[in-house]
Amino acid sequence: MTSFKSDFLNVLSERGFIHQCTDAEALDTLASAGPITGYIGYDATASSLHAGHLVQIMLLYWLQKTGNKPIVLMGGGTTKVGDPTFKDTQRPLLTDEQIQSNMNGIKSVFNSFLTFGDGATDAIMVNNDDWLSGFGYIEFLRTFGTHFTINRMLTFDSVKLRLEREQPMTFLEFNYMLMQAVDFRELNSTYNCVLQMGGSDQWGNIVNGVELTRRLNQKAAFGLTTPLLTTASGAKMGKTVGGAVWLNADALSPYDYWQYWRNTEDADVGKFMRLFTDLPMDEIRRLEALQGAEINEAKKILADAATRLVHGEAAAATARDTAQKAFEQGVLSADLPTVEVARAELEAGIMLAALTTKIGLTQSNGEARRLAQGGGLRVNDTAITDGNQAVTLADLNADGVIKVAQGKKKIVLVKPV
RNA sequence: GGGGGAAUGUCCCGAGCGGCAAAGGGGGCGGACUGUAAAUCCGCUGCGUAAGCUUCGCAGGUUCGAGUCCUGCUUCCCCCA
Repeated sequence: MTSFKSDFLNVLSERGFIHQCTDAEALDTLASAGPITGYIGYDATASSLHAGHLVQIMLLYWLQKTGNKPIVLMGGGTTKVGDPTFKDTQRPLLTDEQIQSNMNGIKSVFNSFLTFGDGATDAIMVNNDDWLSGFGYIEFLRTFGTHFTINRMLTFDSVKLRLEREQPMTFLEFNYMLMQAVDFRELNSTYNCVLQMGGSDQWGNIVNGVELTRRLNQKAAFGLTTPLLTTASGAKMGKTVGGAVWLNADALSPYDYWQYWRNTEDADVGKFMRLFTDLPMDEIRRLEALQGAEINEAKKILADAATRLVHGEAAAATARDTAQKAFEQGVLSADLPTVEVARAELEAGIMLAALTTKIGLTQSNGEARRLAQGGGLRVNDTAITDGNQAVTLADLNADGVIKVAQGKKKIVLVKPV
């Protein structure tokens, strides 16, 4: 397990990406002999991917970095069915328009990680709707249905757990694993793709694809999954304050993204650097060994590197600079999240609670008042305990803005226009 | 087709003799302590400045008053056929 012949598996192994692999030795042999093609599928259930998908994206990143060809499979077809894996209830079905719009949102992220093109190791993006939607029902059943037994399908955790919990699973959802298997076989036929990767929850689905490909195409096919990621204190990765840690800049600003990584728990620093950055291993080993307050330096480097991969060098530098000024020097930076408010409103005086709700720090005036009472709201660094207090133009600071903070980490600048 | 059970605070689990804005958890948020960490302790967690308003699958009914009783409907689970 420690030493492979191929760069690809060596990197994945030492960085902690590998949870299960259908046949690591054979895959290693194949990968060391020349470029291989591998893929990961992403269903279009939201308009942006989030930090939970990041591990998988990094798999493709390293696949390409080590001289192989990545395929990004957009699940335009599979999303129409909905992956039932480890969900208790069926998700609402999305319309074709929603799916299309979500796919458009998701696509852009990959440009930051992968090089697309026509070259041997250039990444390509395909949509499984292209082949899945073309099948006739009888045709599909006769071609693929004969290779799956219900007996076996019922043993997969994705199905078994749902049944054990006495939750209904529709026939529609039950077919999802067949479609995913067909994807692999299709990519194998068309692009000579030999590897499917994914999260550990996808193991069952992946194995099905591997077997179908072997059976129908008589070619080698492999599956590899990543471990389920949690933080050291057991929380799921990728969820935080305002929801998910989105990768698209319009869903979550680079500054907030940087902050997410900056707030990593001590115990996770090394693990996260291995998984979510391209920092060299020596440096990671040095940084994760830092003790006490010094590890904060490592967290900044982690945040820099992670942000750089998604949003680029410039955005990462700005985010770091902004954070540094706000937290370490107590200086305001114009790059903090800024919300414009009509000058007239401030002139008349606006209730603090109403203001925080307006700028999105709180969801209702009541919530803002309670927050204020607990000392969680600050205007220009002064805690205001009365949410009814008015905020006016008189509160503008020297830079012509009002600094409103919820807690210590969420800061918004209010600018009159 | 017959019989039995279940749906609760727009995150989850989950109590709830007819007087309840509704127990208790988890999660989340805020405060204290720190290192923008973890752990711990404390507070908040339907809307409204307020009077008050709107919540317990849906629609009706009984009652001064219903999450709680009655009727119908929807969805789900279990048993029998």
